[in-house]
Amino acid sequence: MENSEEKETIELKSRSDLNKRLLTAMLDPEQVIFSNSLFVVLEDKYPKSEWHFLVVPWKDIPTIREVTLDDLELLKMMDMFGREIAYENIGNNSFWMGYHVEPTMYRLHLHVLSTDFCGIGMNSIRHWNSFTTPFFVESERVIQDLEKYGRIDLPSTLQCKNFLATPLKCYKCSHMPKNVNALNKHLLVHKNNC
DNA sequence: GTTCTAGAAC
DNA sequence: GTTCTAGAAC
Repeated sequence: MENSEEKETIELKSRSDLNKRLLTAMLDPEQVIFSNSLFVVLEDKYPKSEWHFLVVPWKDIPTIREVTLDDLELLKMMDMFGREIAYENIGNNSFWMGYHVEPTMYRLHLHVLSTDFCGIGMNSIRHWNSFTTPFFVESERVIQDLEKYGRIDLPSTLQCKNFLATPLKCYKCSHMPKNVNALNKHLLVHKNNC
């Protein structure tokens, strides 16, 4: 008989190990770029773009799905500070800020990244689609939704799964690279033309 | 989140 | 033969 309880325990353990990694980084002065009483700013360990920061609140919120109206002010502060970091480092407005709807690390983190996607960590279809489909929900819209409706309109788990499996498509043009390698080469062309 | 790897795709 | 992807392991 399959021991699903045991399997679940293992999953929870590995899940908490993953969560600890982000918490460990938050507590390591060498990895922290900025911190205040509300959140910490880190550099993503496996950057997907040339610039890739994470704004991580101290409040233990698992994912964007668990965010409520009570968190609106916190999210606004994270958004404001993320914007500052981006202007300071990235400039030219060529950056995105937002959340993965179903991340693998269950501690809320706001991605702040330049839009070149030429980072060393950009090496799978999942990575690409996690930023270029509605799997990625922009910080601005999260705040707007909370202000207007008191809740955030998010894609379902099934929709998320489908978004991650979307065939590769460049978000800057209509090119559809046949694989990740071709995508990375294609992105370099855009980067050099900018 | 990444790394590893078996099997699919080329 | 090599490259690529998806899923398990971590």
